[in-house]
Amino acid sequence: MDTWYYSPYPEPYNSLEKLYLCEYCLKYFGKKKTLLRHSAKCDLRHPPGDEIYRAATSPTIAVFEVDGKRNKVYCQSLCLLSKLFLDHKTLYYDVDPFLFYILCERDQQGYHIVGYFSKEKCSVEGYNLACILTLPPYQRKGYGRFLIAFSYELSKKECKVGTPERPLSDLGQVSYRSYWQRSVLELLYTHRGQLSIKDISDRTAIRTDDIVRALEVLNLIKYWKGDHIISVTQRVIEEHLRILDKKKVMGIDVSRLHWTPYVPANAVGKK
DNA sequence: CGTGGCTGTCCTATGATACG
DNA sequence: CGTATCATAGGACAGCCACG
Repeated sequence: MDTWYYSPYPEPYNSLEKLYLCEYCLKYFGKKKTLLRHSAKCDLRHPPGDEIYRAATSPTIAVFEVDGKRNKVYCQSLCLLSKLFLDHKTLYYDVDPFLFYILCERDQQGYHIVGYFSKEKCSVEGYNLACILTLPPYQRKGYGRFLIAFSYELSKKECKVGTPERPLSDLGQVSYRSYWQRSVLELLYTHRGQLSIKDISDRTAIRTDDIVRALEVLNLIKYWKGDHIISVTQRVIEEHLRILDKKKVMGIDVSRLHWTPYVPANAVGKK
């Protein structure tokens, strides 16, 4: 796989022309033969951590939650790998305060990593996503959108609104904007436009200013005495959705998501 | 003759254990 | 519960052989 950006792999790996990664544990090697020997011994067939989501139908995808503290090496390797494809990522080694959500395709051999996003365990800024990546061979198939949708499903379970950490990459920018637009439009459609910005935020876990931005782009918003007013007819919503519906999206079956929000270690055991 | 696969030895990073 | 110490698994590397 060709890479896009520099990534600070430790010496001597950062000067090598080609790296060989174990697709399951993400360890990196300088030589093919070393990887081969490793593969013979490495019996990991899925990311370390808990499988919190498994799709019932094709594509057979699953999501694992990996704790940056409990699986430090894996998460560091993942960060280094993702830096190869992300321009201004800064996190590589200090993975303790983060959780990583790994999206996989499942087959007879095991779980193959497709992409991931990371999330702060405790974000004071209200971020529900720190870093997101779909690996190049899997891009443009709706996986990025799935990851974004997944991050909002987690926020809904936490009963919090969330937003991605800035700055967003170009790819992230596009994906998020389209996600916000579609989510808002679909919700307005099913409720015949009778919703306030706050109502939409409560139902989607999308932050209000992100909703406003999406509505602005769609030209569905007006200002009245300093307030935002949604101004739309059912026909206009249908028109927008008709354009969006040409693209198929991978839905999330919430009943197959088994997840409880992270509890900080110092809160465990207290009653 | 060069490449790929296998083996043995050295060394380092990792995880277990104990302790403050 | 966090940090220090220690044993050890497993990776690096070199050397060897088989094969085309």
